Amino acid sequence: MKRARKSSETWIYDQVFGAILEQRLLPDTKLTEKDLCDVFGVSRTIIRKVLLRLSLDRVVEIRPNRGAVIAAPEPNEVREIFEARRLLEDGVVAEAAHKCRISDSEALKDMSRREHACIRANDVSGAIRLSGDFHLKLADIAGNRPLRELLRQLVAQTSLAIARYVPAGQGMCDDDDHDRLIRAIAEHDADNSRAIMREHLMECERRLMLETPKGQSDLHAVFADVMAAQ
Amino acid sequence: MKRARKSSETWIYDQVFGAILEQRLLPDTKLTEKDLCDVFGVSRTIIRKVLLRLSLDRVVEIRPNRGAVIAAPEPNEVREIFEARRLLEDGVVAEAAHKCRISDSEALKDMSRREHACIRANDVSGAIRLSGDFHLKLADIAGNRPLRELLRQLVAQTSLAIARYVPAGQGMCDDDDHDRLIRAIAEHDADNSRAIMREHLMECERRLMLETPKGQSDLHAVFADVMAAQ
DNA sequence: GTTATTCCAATTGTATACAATTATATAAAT
DNA sequence: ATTTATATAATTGTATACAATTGGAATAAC
Repeated sequence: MKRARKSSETWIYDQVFGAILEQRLLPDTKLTEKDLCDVFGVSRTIIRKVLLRLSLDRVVEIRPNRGAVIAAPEPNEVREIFEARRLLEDGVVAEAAHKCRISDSEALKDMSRREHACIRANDVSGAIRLSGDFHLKLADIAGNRPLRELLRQLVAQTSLAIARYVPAGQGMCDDDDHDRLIRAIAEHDADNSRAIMREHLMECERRLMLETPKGQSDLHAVFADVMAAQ
Repeated sequence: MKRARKSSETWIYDQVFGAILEQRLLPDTKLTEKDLCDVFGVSRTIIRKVLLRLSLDRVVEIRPNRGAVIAAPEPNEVREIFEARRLLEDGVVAEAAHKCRISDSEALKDMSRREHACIRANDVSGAIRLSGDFHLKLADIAGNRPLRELLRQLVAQTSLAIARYVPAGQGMCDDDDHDRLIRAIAEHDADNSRAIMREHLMECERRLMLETPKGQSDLHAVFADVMAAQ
């Protein structure tokens, strides 16, 4: 807790962002400024800066005069998130395949290993965080900062989308997409890497039940048949 | 000045962002909080929020305890900006070619027309702003918010790059890339659109003299020959 | 019993006061 | 004369005070 190396603002930002990534903070959770002040022992000035940054990442929604909540992306937003990821990561993975060094592929293998371990141990938070880190590592290898930064936001938003649209306990898919991707990248096979990445992301999106959001339901839809029977 | 519809914060943000787009604010310009407070008639609270947002857009750099300045992207950053744009806009323009309606292509034509008019009138600010708006309009047609938001940042950063790396008076290139792009998009020819866009961005990057940044020069390089003659 | 209305507590938005840091000008030392 | 040291002014960082807004409870009206 005594990390004076980073500014307290950055540290708190990382804590909240990390909690969102790991789904310890779920969509629609209210983020009262006072509570955060108490938790982290700083003034509202710092907390408000953190909330502003998170809102620009679109993982927190600031409703004027009504406070901040963890974002709950709508189905159409989720589709845009995945569309953006497909486009972005298509290029990222191709570039990564070009530039990948031995140390990079070793790092990727290690991350995949740890991810599988988390899944076997039923550690959802760890697994989802490592999965996100894996994709970000590819952007690191590709070496483009603006793209990496957008991907970082999209990964976090994906975490929120999964939290909202995947039935509990069904989010853990121990596929070998990442491992196949590592192999293709290590062989500098850009085309194959892109194909695997594309299929991986589409499969991930398919798992979402975008028709049935968790939070509040559409009352018209819920009672449509009852009213029709009347 | 009496725009109460938007929050003052958003309005001021737009003003500064716009001034950067139009190169009325040049790289390395100091943004003293007090001065901005006086100019816009608000407290430092608001100004600091604006500066934070601009810094997250990477058009302003906040140096801890040393204040904010307009960003002056380094050559390697500029290369990343254009690399990101090529990847992003390649996908954006293809999607735009798919979805483009008559009203869209008409809007594009109008923007191009006004851009040519600015160039003929030697209105650099107007021309560069309309050129950026043109690219953003394509993202609007493609209809993906995350991608559009990143492009918005990259367009502004491009403006800073041009300000820093293009000799004054040489930045006005009255090519017909945009017009050719409009034709390809209106015909829903995604492949051709991508090719034109790619070439357009590469040509734009080529015009930059990334070897000779304006701001402060490398004194060793400047006086190398004088010292060698000694 | 349900719907409006009023008031109060809680929360957020903005300005400002104070502390910490940096930049500049002046004076002292070599 | 140049450099170093010191004091002072200017600027930024953080906390807090106050104003504005919202949400909810209690009360009143129908």
